[in-house]
Amino acid sequence: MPELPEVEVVRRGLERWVAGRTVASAEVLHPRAARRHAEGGDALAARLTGRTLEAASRRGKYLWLPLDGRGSALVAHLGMSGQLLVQDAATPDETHLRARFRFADGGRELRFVDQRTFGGLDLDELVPDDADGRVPATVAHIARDPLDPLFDAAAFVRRLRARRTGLKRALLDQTLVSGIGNIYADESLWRARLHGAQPTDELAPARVRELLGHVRDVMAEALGQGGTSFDALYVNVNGESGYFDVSLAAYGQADRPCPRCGRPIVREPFMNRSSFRCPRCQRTPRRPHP
DNA sequence: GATCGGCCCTGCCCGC
DNA sequence: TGCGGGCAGGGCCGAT
Repeated sequence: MPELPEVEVVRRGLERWVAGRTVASAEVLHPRAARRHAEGGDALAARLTGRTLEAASRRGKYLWLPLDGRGSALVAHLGMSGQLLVQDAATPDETHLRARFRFADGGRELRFVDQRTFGGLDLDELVPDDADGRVPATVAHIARDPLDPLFDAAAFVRRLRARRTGLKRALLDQTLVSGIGNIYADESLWRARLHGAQPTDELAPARVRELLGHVRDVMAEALGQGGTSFDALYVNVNGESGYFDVSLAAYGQADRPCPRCGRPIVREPFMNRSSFRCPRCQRTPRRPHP
C-alpha cells in the first residue's frame, strides 16, 4: 500500500541504481502489468530495448524514468502491492514477477513484482507541465504533492474550499493534491482533529492550512524513517510490512485507545473501505457530507 | 463540469 | 480440516 513517502523511497533507489543504464532486454510477463500501454506488453518491451533510462522522477504516487532523448518515459505505478527490485540475475524469480529489465552493463536487473496487479508500467510521451518541466501525458492530470517545492498551498486551500464534498474524499482526490492515500488521510485528519465527512466548503481557510501542515508532517516523518533503512543495493517497497516505523495513531487502530484522549478509535465504512477516527477528538460535523 | 459508485485483483484471515 | 466470504485499496470509467 505505498503512498507518497514509500514511492519517494523507491524513486531514490531507482535514481541511485538504475538511472544512466541502458536496457539490453525487457520482458513483460503478465498482461495486466502493461494494460495501460495500448500496444501491449511485448511492444512495450521492444520499445525499451536499447534505450537508456536517464533519471527517476515522481509526482504523487507515479514514478517515471525519462528515456534518452527525453521525449518519452517509462512510467510506473505500484498500485497496492507493487515493488521495483534491483536483483542479482541469479536470484530466483519472485512468485509475482510481472516484468524484468536486463541492462547492457551486465549488472543487476530491475524487476517489477506485483501480487495484486493494481500496479502497472507504461511508455508515454512527455508533455510540458504547469511550470517549466515535463511530465508523462498520463500523469499530467495529477496534482503536485505537498512535498513538491512548486506545490501551491494557497491554490490548494482555494480549490478544496470550492469543492462540495467531504474532506477525506477531497484529500484522496489526486487531481486536487496527490500522494495521499487512506492511511495518511486518516492520520492527518486525526492530527488536525477533523472528521472526514466535514463539508469542504464549510472549512475555514486557516483550518485547511493547518490540515495541510499535518499532511506534510506525517509524510516527512515517514519519509525520514523510511529513508534510513534504504542503504542496500536494493529498491524495495514491501506492501505487507511497509510503513516503516511510522507510529499510526488512528489508521488500523480500531478499539485501541486514542493516543490523545484514550477513547477507543472507531472503524467506519467509507467508499468500500475503512476509515479510522477518534470519536471524541474528531466529532461528527453538524451537517456531515454523506 | 463536478461528483460518485463500481470494478479490477489476489492472498490472508476469520467464522462456521 | 476445509471452505466461503470479507477485506485490503488506487485509479479509471461510466452514470448522474
